[in-house]
Amino acid sequence: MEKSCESPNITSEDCSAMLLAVGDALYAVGGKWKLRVIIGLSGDNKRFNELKRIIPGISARVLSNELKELEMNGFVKRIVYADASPVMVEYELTDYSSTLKDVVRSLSEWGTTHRERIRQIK
Amino acid sequence: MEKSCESPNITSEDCSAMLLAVGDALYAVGGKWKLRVIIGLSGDNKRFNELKRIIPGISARVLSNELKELEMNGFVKRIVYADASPVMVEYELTDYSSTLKDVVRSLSEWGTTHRERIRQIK
DNA sequence: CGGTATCCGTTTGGATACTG
DNA sequence: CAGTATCCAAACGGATACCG
Repeated sequence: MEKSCESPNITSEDCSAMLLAVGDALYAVGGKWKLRVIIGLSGDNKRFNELKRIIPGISARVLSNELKELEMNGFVKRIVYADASPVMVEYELTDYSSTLKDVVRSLSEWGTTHRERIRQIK
Repeated sequence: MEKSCESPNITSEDCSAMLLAVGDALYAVGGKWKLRVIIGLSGDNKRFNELKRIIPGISARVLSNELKELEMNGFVKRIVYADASPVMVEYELTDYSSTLKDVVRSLSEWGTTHRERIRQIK
């Protein structure tokens, strides 16, 4: 189980297993927006328009769809404060979302280094 | 620099920085196929049709396009053995690709656990 | 505020056939 | 073998308007 691509040789079984696992991961949180929405919600709960402001470039339609899917798949919880007027809605990350911590961290770190690299090349 | 989402409070600056970094990362290696192609090439060099067989569901057209982009961005090197007949072509990961090791590992690990979770729920 | 509905251009990518 | 060309359907997603 300690294969991490640093061994010089990866068997084709390892490769297939990784392709399967990464496929599953991308199916759940792949795409342009899912991880960004989760990042946007990290720290504290956010309201719809607040979240929309935080995530650059996302439209209401897309954000709405992403939130629905993320909720269906157990990454996000929708909280309605019915006593407020007009009704206030907050979105909260579930505990399950925090299992993505390492994914987000590694991607974020890589992105930072990659950005620096691109800057140097140009 | 040691923010990793496990501290209870993430400032909005941290959040914006992460969104930027992850945005850069997704721009380079996001999408359905890029990481899969890189995984397919890990271990050892592969030829075109070999790679196509390894990556489930990818078509020749898509693989061809992905390889071109990955080459342009420095993740993959195309090696032509002109002395063979017909000409033999191999694809090889560059050193830069190995900077993605942690991204691939975390995504693969998460995918594995996630798959297990889905299985239980269903 | 928290969305939804509609319209429509762009991108993605599968199928199939074909080439040197 | 290593792709390319063409066609086409589906998905993605921006703009705008609108609703309770």
